[in-house]
Amino acid sequence: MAQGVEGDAARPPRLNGLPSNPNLANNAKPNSFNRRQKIAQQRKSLPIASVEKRLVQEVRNNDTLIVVGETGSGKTTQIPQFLFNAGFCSDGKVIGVTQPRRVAAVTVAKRVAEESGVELGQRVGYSIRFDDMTSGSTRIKYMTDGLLLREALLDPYLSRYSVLIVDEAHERTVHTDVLLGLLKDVQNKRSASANDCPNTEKKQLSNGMLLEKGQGVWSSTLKQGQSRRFSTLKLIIMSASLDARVFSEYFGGARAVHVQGRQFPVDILYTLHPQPDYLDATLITIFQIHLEEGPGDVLVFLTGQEEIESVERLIQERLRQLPEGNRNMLTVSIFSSLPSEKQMRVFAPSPPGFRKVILATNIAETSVTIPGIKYVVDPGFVKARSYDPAKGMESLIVIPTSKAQALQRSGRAGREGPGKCFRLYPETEFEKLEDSTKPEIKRCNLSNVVLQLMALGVKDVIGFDFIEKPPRAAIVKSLEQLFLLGALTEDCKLSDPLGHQMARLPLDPMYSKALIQASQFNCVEEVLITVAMLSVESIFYAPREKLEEARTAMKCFSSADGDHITLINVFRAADEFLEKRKSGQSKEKDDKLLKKWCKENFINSRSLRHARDIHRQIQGHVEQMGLRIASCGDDMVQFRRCLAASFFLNAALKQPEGLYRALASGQVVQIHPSSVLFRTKPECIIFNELVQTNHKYIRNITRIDYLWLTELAPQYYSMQR
DNA sequence: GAGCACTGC
Repeated sequence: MAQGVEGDAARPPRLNGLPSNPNLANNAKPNSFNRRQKIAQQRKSLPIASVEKRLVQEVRNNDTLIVVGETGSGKTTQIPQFLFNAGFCSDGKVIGVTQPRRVAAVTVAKRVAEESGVELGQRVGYSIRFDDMTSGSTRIKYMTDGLLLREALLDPYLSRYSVLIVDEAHERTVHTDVLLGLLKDVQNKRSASANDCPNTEKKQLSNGMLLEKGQGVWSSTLKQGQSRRFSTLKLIIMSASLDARVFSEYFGGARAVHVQGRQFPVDILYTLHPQPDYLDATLITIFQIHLEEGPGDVLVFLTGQEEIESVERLIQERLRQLPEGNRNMLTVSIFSSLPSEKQMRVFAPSPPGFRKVILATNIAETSVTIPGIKYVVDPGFVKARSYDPAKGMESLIVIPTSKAQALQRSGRAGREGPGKCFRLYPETEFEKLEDSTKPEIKRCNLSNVVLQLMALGVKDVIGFDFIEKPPRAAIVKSLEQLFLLGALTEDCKLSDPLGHQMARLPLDPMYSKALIQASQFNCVEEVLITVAMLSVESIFYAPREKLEEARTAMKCFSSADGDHITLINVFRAADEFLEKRKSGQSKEKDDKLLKKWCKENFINSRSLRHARDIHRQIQGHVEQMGLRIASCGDDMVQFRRCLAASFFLNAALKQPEGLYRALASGQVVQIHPSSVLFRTKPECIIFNELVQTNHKYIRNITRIDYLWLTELAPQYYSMQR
């Protein structure tokens, strides 16, 4: 039931026993009539179905509405359809729904298209980077939040949308937080314009770009000489967190409603005492479940790959000590850098009589839903990124989870039936946890956020109305960095054209700068490949059991000059391989071929494919900007000089004992073992990443000449010395 | 001698 949430956060009604999931009720392949009937039935059985009228009324009455809905409430699929049926898309307006993840945008759009009985891409569609399934007739559009942010750069009033729904807002990703600030502002401006008297229309007309780029509705109404004002923008913020207060307060006391979810009860068990060694406690718990509990798979949350691999080994060891009859346990792992075919193993049902134990990072908290989980083991830790603006350094540190995160984890045990969650700490410790995870915007490098906001016309980024302000020092550091890159002028405005060009490129500002600057060094082709490869997760894949083979494979691509040229070699080798093999076959066939090539060469095919997509997209931008895609050929000195000119803020000099001193911050760092320069250790280098894990590591490194720095970045290096 | 999770017209 939808209930008003007044002041205090409403506790949701407690979960009660539920009919089994109708999705699973029938495995027979129904004909299309039956299927449609079944879908209609399922829709009707969703908790949200009974409150359709009330919800629509709430949206009519309130410009901003907070919807708190638990897992399984159907809010994401149903509310947009309710609003469409209620006429919120009249005049050709669009209902936009943002998601933090690409897969979610795609799968939900597919589901809603099916429920609506329309072809995907027609009335219901999705749009994510590299994949647009929308058309002129799309009225319900699912998309990633980052994509909507990009859209705002072209259409600052988001004029095609009558309703924007921000889903999963409780996750508080950087994109969500920036979007909330932007939408609040757009909503105010549109409301102001809607209430304006007609003689202020001129002001809007003078914004030529906006009117030209607006969707059909606007141009046609303009031609007819009717209203030239913007309609108000309805905002719906959807969150699974029980506390609607933060969102409600941010939107001026916006009304919050609660929609009941559909989850099975999960028993939460705590330890009596704190566990000094949580890995040991994990191991004991896994075997306790295996030997004492009924059938059902186990999901274990660990902090990273290393931990997962070591727990997996320990389980195997201990399993061998069990009597044969008790060895019916299977372990599988999942973490993001694992190749997808290995990731798929977690979805395979366990063989009859076997219990599957899944060792996962927090990828299994939200991104991946594994069926069959009845038990969750939660040691209570997570590896989190944090950022130190003063040092310009990111670090990955293991910290306790938040209460919200612990709740999310335990929820994974109650998706198909009642479950159990074993928290490996006492209940008193749970009470001491932070309520929610620190929003990402407070712990990351903000250069890109600041650049985007300035491109959106925000003049005072420090004063910007964030839902939670990032540290002032982090914003100042970003402004400083953007100034040093030439994106900002002395009086802190976006420079023309450089700053605007940089903001248009979906790249780290430092990479955008490198790309634009590359034309002066005649190496746009090389830098284009480099920034695409630097923008993805690690390209090389070296499983522990085949480390030697992987190393040999990598040698074929290695350049003595460093990682950047090595990455170019990989990209070009893949390209040449495809050129030779394809002769105009389908994209699927190419993908398959590439995958095979990647496997043989110990390359992560997901990363390489991603890099190729980025390359294609950025190439389009580069052509649009009118840069000539020239190559420096064999003259890699040109290319390295270009890197020096672009990444001068990340230069380092060799110190005794193989260490390096980063020139900008003075920190002592070391070359990451994955670098091709790990053994060579040249005198002077530039790097792209500085991350603290067990040590302070720099990654993606190229050898340069120290004199290039004073020659190519005198504004910085004469100041320094 | 080593890699939490996402995302970008």
